[in-house]
Amino acid sequence: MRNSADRPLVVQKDLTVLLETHHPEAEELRANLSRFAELVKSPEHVQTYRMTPLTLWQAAAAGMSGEDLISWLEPYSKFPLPAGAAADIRKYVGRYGLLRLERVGEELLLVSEDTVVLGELMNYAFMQKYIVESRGERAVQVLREARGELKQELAKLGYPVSDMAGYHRGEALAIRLKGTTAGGADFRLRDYQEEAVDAFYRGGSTMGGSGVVVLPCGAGKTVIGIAAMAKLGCATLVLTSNVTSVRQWKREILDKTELTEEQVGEYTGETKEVKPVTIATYQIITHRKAKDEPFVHLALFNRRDWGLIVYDEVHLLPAPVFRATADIQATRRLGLTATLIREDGRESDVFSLIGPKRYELPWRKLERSGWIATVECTEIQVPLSEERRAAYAGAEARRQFRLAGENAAKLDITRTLLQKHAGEPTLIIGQYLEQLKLLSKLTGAPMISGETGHEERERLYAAFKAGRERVLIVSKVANFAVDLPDASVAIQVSGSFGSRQEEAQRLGRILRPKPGANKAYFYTIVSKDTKEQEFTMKRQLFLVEQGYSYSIVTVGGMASAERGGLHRVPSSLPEELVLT
DNA sequence: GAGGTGGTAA
DNA sequence: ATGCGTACCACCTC
Repeated sequence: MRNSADRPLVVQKDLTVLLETHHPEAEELRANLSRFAELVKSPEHVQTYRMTPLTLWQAAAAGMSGEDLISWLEPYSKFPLPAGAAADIRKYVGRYGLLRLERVGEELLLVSEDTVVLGELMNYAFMQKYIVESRGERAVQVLREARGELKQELAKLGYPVSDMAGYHRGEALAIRLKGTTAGGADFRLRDYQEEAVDAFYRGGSTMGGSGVVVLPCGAGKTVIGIAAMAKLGCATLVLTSNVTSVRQWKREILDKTELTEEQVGEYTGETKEVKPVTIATYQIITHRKAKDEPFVHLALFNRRDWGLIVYDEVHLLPAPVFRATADIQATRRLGLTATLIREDGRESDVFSLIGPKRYELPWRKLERSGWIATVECTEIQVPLSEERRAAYAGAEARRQFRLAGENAAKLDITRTLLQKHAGEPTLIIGQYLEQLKLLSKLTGAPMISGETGHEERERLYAAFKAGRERVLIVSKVANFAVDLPDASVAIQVSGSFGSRQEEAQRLGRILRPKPGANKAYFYTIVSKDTKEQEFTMKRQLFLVEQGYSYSIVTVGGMASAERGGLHRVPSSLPEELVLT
């Protein structure tokens, strides 16, 4: 038994967990912690994780018990677990599964072994509109059409419902994967893809067929969606974020399955086909003539007897699609995403309406098996010039962020980095068009923004892929463009506030496996001692939670540190960056 | 093909 | 614990 000084965790009463990052077992502990807690702070030596009701429900849905968590935390904790904390962990984990939805014949029942809780819930005013009639102490019949709404409401109240009411099969459709038949193309599911589909199909401790699969960029989420369709063998509606992605889904489906053009349809602004497999954008579903008018294309959900709905980029799911999804709870639902993060407080709706997280593949694990590149992340802190510092001090908070973002000193650093990585395909990614235009002028590299037409984009992508253009400067289009070619170096010159989503997305741009050492470089240039620096820390939390670490280099000084710091990739950043 | 509307990030 | 202008996309109408 290690003595308490060697133990790297402190569990606090408010369900936060502190992890000492220098502990030899820190990396392993982080991997486990991130299964039931989220990272909220990561300064140099100690990381703060937080268990929330939702992160604990996710753990419960994955089959962990409160006792499992407590007995895992205890031996690593410096101090005995505060009594309140242990009780809360048991309470929240135990909440999941306390209420179940079950179907008996045509009836939908809300069931609980805990008669006290069920009794209390029955007294809530909002419950009255869902109740058909009481079925003794342990069950109550509820309206079938309220299945989604009821789960949403109860989750908000702190009682997540385990939905065992099953699904309808939908219109049958034989979908055969190529490569599984003689003479097919050479295509096989990777092990983790198979596991993900399986986890979705079976479910954790609860009924499968609905839920979320979380996979890093480049791990083949589309393939998992396709394999899920094939496994269920039914008409499928795929919802995704933009038209390019619709095309990509269609291409992949035709490429990986034996479905024909006649069976796969696009439902977008241009083309409105409803075929056994239909791919649509979120936008078209949420479209309406005017604010107070109804959604024009909402009926797509009922245009066919879908047996499966795939929600690509499920973290982007817009409010009206939540509403529509609440009404189709008997249809199987698969959510796909790289980062299950929403900061608009609707995570619990994703949990209730799409389903619990069924499978998550940690990014670094995929890195170890070589499916994605190893990335060296460096944060370069650049001071503001004296003039800019003065303007900054006098500016309103809002203006300050932009002044820091557009810090002219970043231009020099960018040029230095381009020299350092001469010859390597490089993306420069930023937030402000003016800043990017200037960079384009200074470096001669072409720039792509929302204004750039599709033809021009494709021409530039092709030139970049062929190596005729070595550097591309991209605006926020990089957050959406699914066809942006992969690079081995990314330089982030500015970004939007504290978006963890965006940081992950941008890192994702250099993850495709590289020939040779399979290595990529991610730089983020930040104005020192500004608002931007704070937001940068927030941005990095998701990736640090995934086990990435950033070497911090200060330009003009020599200070160097490490954020994340659980695994150390020595920074290969040269001294020549010290530009003073 | 441009311009208007509405929706997204967080 | 964070922001309410900035950038972008898709749809529809003309």
